[in-house]
Amino acid sequence: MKNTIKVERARKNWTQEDLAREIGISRQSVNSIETGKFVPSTVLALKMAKVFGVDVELIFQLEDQD
Amino acid sequence: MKNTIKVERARKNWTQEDLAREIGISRQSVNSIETGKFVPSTVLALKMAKVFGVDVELIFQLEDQD
DNA sequence: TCATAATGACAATTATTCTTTACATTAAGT
DNA sequence: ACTTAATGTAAAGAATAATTGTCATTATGA
Repeated sequence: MKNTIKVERARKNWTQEDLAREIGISRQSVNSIETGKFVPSTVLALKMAKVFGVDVELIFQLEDQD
Repeated sequence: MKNTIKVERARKNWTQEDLAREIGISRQSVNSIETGKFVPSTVLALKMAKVFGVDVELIFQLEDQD
């Protein structure tokens, strides 16, 4: 799975710490999700979509091997 | 988090086993997700949205305590 | 009414997420 | 050039996801 979290953060001029605080997880977790180290829960995906004002499908896309 | 998986399955006249096969997980996992026993990964949410032909936000909704 | 299908639930196990703490590296601003 | 902010990485631990196997209960179709 790939994602565009960094792009959405740039649109809002937010740091990883800003996003972490907005959705209630640690800065390290945001980093691990953003860099593809782990696949977040759907709750986290929905929260990100909500604070960015977009659909989950815009931020996260399935890849062939998922 | 709540979901409308049962409604979408009914639209397609699918059993839990049918959905499980479509997205590549066990029937027991579909049951646990559908009954709210656990929160699926975003990969699973995207796959469900895809096979149902709807957005993730239609199937899964955040609740106040999420 | 009955047989079968579908669903709900549970236990044990493994894999993964997410946290916390900490440190290194890179980027940014002056 | 230097200081600080932001990001990347890692280890250890707790909690949860997802699997497999199984059984009970309910729903469905004939």
